[in-house]
Amino acid sequence: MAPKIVDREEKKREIVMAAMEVFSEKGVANTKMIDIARAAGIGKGTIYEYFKNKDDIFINLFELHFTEIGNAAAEVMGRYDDPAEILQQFVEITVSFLINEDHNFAEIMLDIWAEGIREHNEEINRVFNLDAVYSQYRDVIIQILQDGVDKGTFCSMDTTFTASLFIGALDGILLQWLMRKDLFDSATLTDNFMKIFINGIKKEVVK
Amino acid sequence: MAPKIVDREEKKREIVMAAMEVFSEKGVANTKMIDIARAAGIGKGTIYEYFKNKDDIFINLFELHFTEIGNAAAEVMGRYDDPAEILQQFVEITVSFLINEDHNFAEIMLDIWAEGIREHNEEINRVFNLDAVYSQYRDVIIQILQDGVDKGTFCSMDTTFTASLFIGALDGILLQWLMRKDLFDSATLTDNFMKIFINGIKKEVVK
Amino acid sequence: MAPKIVDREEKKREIVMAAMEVFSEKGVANTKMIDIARAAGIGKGTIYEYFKNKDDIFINLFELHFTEIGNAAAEVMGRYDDPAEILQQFVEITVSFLINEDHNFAEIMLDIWAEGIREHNEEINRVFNLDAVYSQYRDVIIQILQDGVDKGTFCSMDTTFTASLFIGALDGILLQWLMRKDLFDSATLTDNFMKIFINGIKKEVVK
Amino acid sequence: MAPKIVDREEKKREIVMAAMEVFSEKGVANTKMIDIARAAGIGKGTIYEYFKNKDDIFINLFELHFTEIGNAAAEVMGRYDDPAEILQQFVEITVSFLINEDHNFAEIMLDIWAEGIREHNEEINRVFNLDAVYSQYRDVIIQILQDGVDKGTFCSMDTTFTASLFIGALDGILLQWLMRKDLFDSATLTDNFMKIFINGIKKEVVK
DNA sequence: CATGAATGAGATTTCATTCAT
DNA sequence: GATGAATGAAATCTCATTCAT
Repeated sequence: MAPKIVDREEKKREIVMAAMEVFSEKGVANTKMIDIARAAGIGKGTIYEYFKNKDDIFINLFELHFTEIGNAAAEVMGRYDDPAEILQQFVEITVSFLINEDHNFAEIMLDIWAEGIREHNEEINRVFNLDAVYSQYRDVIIQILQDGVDKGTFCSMDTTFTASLFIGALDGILLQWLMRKDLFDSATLTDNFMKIFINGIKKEVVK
Repeated sequence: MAPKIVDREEKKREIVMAAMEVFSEKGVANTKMIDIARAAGIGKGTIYEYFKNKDDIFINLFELHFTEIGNAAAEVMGRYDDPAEILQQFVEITVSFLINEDHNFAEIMLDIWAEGIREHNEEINRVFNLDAVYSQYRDVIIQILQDGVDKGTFCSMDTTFTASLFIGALDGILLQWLMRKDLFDSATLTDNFMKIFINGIKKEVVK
Repeated sequence: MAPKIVDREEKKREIVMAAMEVFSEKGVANTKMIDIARAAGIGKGTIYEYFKNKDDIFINLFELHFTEIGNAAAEVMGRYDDPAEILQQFVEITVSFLINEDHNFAEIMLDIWAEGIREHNEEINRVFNLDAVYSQYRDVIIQILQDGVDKGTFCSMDTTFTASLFIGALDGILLQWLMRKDLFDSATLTDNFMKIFINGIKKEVVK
Repeated sequence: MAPKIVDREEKKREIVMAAMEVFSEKGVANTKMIDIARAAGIGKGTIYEYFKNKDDIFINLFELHFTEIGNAAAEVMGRYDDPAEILQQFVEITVSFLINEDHNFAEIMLDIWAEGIREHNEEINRVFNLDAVYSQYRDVIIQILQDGVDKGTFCSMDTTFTASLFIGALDGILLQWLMRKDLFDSATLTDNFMKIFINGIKKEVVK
């Protein structure tokens, strides 16, 4: 009995991954159920055995991804002390997720954002809550920044704005990379991003 | 002999503006032709007198906006000398366009980006070319940065990456603002953005 | 005042001719009012100054043509005595009308026939009555054939069927010619058609 | 595992037959997809599972019919020796097909012809090629006529024209019959048609 | 009179979802 | 469970006709 449940979850995951593939290529709005079914190598009707509808797949994709990246971030960030180093870790994890490990996901981030800023029905808003996700991130970053300010590493600042800028800038540079993958590689991205950002907020030492 | 005289370009503009209103509220994919017709206060069929289909409206919206913002940027930026000041102008123009003057457009940027990173048919790619738009911006920024480096204001850097970061970060923070308009206002955005960015790339003076 | 009326009739004729041009190229069903307007070099609305609707144009075209060919036939056929010669004249007039003088009309005969065999509303049936036109022709041919039988030129026959065959065969060979105009010319058509038909019905002389 | 098994070809045939029914009543141009759906007893959307659009149905109807009549003709005509007898068989098969067995098809012939003489796009011209069909028929008839000439049964003639006349006259008399089914029956049609035509081309015996 | 911009009724077409097998 | 044929609601799109200028 137990293995049955594992199979079911595994199959859902397979379908979500297939959906992600198609979403990334055509965009969420232009993806038809038949496209997902074909990509998953299953029948159209079978999808409805595992998901209520297309929105449901999208929400699952959303949850799956942010759970994973959230877990990874929580785990890794806990291991460091220096605020600048923690931010660096955050950047590396994000970049690694979007560029290296989960290539297709990067391409649908925009669809997620686009959906995220609009009003939906109760059902979707409850689960698919981009604002909540970013609030969480922002709160973590705010704490790190405050820690840095307290420790005298960072200059005094509007931590809420700076946290938003950190997150926004990271997303934004990834967006640029999506459009022109040839302009720079992921190492350049991480290194230069951190250099400029940390430089921008660090306490100037008066000599 | 003389039938009603209509300024076709003006009418097209009216329809595009009405479309923008609806796009910003529902998203491009969820907007129906009838929604646009109602918003424009015209009949369903009338839209087809001016546009081939929804894509055509979208492309016109794209062109209209980037022509305007491009013109505004070119005009204002020509008036300054100091690289840091020019960047500041660029930020202010962009922020002012997206937040103050052209409120609805900001909400559609995500749809534009989302479409922009995907492959389309020849026809669409020729006109709706996000990559080309950003290339143009990037080249302008690269020159400004290089100018600053040459003048000793900015530290030596990978100007291509830094330009991409500048543009990406600006878009990214605007994105954050779209989701949570209460977290900071446009003045805070411009000031702090510039402070951190300029600080991040300026030549450190050894004393 | 009087010249006004002449102008009006002349303009109607112009529109009908323009319509015929387009009908022959695209088929009646696939012709749009705008096509006719463009072909006539007038505005779309102007057509409605002269015709109630598209059907009305079609009916006028029908009447115009069959009045003309009917007049021509009546006039010329009255000048001959010999039944075979009269039939020959009938063929020549028809061929000349469809092939030489009124080229476009031949191409829409099929649309006329196609419409002619179907039920329509009262209005159309009253004016656009293909059956009546053919009945008229048939009655004329029947009389000619009967005359020939009486005179001993033609063998005894079912004159109703033979008249139908004469008309049908003439239409049919013209149809073949429409599809392949290179296979034979109008002189060959007339000569051979008459030779075979007259041969087919003439009284065999026992020697 | 195994969903409903449907013979796609059989279903396509059913839809084509239903379409034929409606076409014959209203004409191809005046037939709506919903009419065909209702006639076939299926949903509007189901048609699109089997056909791309109305043209596609029309083309399939064309192919289906001419394949059938072609096969029937080839089969039966192979069984006779005497040229006059073979022509008689050809007439009987055609008449039987159009009048007796495939009643509805006769009514659509005009739409087929009307479309057949016009230019279409490559795609349609390739499949829906009336000219090719008639060329085939004509070549067969030419051979039969030549055979008769060689054997001394038929007089010397322009076989290409005569073949066209044979086919055209047969179509033409059927057209007449379509308009006035009361004027003669199919037996009269076949007998008299052959009598007159054969008489018209046979070698005159000098006594 | 002449016009063509505007219209909406009605056609075509798409596609998420259902459900019999 | 798995399937894909069937569906019709809802979208797109067309075009004959009207009517203000």
